[in-house]
Amino acid sequence: MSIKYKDISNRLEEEILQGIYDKGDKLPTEEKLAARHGVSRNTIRKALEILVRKGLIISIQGSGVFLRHATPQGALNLEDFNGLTESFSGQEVTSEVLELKLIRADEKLSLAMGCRLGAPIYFVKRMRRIDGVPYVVEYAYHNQEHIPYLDEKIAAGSIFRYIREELGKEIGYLDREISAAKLGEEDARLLGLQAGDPALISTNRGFLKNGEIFDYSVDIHHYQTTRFLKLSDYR
Amino acid sequence: MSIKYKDISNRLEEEILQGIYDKGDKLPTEEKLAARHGVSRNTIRKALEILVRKGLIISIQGSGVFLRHATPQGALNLEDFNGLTESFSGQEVTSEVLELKLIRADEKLSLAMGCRLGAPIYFVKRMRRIDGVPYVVEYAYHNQEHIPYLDEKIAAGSIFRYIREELGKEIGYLDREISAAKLGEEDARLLGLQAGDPALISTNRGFLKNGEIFDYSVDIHHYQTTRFLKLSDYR
DNA sequence: AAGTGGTCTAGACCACAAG
DNA sequence: TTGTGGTCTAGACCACTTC
Repeated sequence: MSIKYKDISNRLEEEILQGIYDKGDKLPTEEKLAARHGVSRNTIRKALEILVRKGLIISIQGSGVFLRHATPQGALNLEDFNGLTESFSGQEVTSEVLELKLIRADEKLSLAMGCRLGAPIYFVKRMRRIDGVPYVVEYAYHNQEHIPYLDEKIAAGSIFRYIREELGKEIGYLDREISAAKLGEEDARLLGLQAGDPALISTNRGFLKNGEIFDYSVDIHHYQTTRFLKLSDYR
Repeated sequence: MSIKYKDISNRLEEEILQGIYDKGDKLPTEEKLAARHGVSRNTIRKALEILVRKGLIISIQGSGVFLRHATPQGALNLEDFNGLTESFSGQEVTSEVLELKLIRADEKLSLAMGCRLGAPIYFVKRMRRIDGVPYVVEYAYHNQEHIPYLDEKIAAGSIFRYIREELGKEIGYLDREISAAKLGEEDARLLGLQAGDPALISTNRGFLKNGEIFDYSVDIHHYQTTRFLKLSDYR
């Protein structure tokens, strides 16, 4: 389990973030990268494609591959989903578990999660801060059939990392629906805002590689501190 | 100018939307699709990849390619930006041009658009409705060096289509930053809401294939009618 | 004319699912 | 064991930019 284009993409990303290519703002040609990493040009192109989607580089036909270093600070890249903990490495991400219990899926939940009525589901409510500043209130539902065990200690960290590294499950797809609404009393209090203030909301569904839904969550973001980023090539 | 994987992707998309594959929810194997369209398997995979990104299908290794038909109604797919006119085909999209003038780029604008200070820029303010319901107030800036001419008639239609089809320019990348804020008086009035109500905001930058910015815009969306969708495979 | 990214092929082998 | 998608290769030719 070591995929060349992913490895190379990660290596190039590190090099870019370290500023190795900053002079001239231009990466080596695809051919040179292929030779340097000992792979075919197609494999290099798959690696570069990921970085294009992440917004680190931009390819111009006939001209070359250029750095973008335009990524706004502090915005959450929708393409880059490892959870907050990884997205804000360098800053202190804390998660306060406000509630954690095992419930049964009612009709609405079983529909949202594609599970049977009455299936056991972990419900986790968390308050997450970045460098101490309120960032998001999360309401998450995890299917116990896929995540057999969860406690406060795990929930206080990165649940995504737990799933990948501890449970060894592979995440396949992640869907997000982004909307705005007025804050309710409770969420407003948690975020240090007023009821009726705007909220930036992300409603998420996580799929394992085999297509099963392991996670359904609603994230109520602080509207003054969260921005989402979507950088895309045109198709 | 006819790219096989794009053509095939469009054809498959039409077939999916027509419901041709609904029985069994499964597409033919990649090999069969390759044979049917007379192309290599890699080309079919590129075509399918686009549909995965658009959220129409989901690939499961070892199992097959399945329909999703889970796309929420009325949400704007962030992967699928041909502008409102194309995204809401079937419904009536109207654009009322509230203002259109040629201005000079000030410092802030020249920075946002990557153009020189004093460059001529079209400013367009539009109110867009879907089936008569207020949907978004758009503030758009177009670099005249790339879009030499613009009038009310053009602005009342799809500016993106105008650029592609009339000017023959190729769009390369599109960046969007999504946030929430409180509505100001003017925008609230236009959207039929109250000042201080939430707004769902998309701030956009459009790049031509050669990397130049042709468009910078801020879209103030009605928070009760707009949702954005981001369906992604995990990398 | 030369350099560089974009499209496409034909085929090999691997990883996972289903019978 | 067989079917199916995932990764990878080596090479060809095209489209666009740069010189």
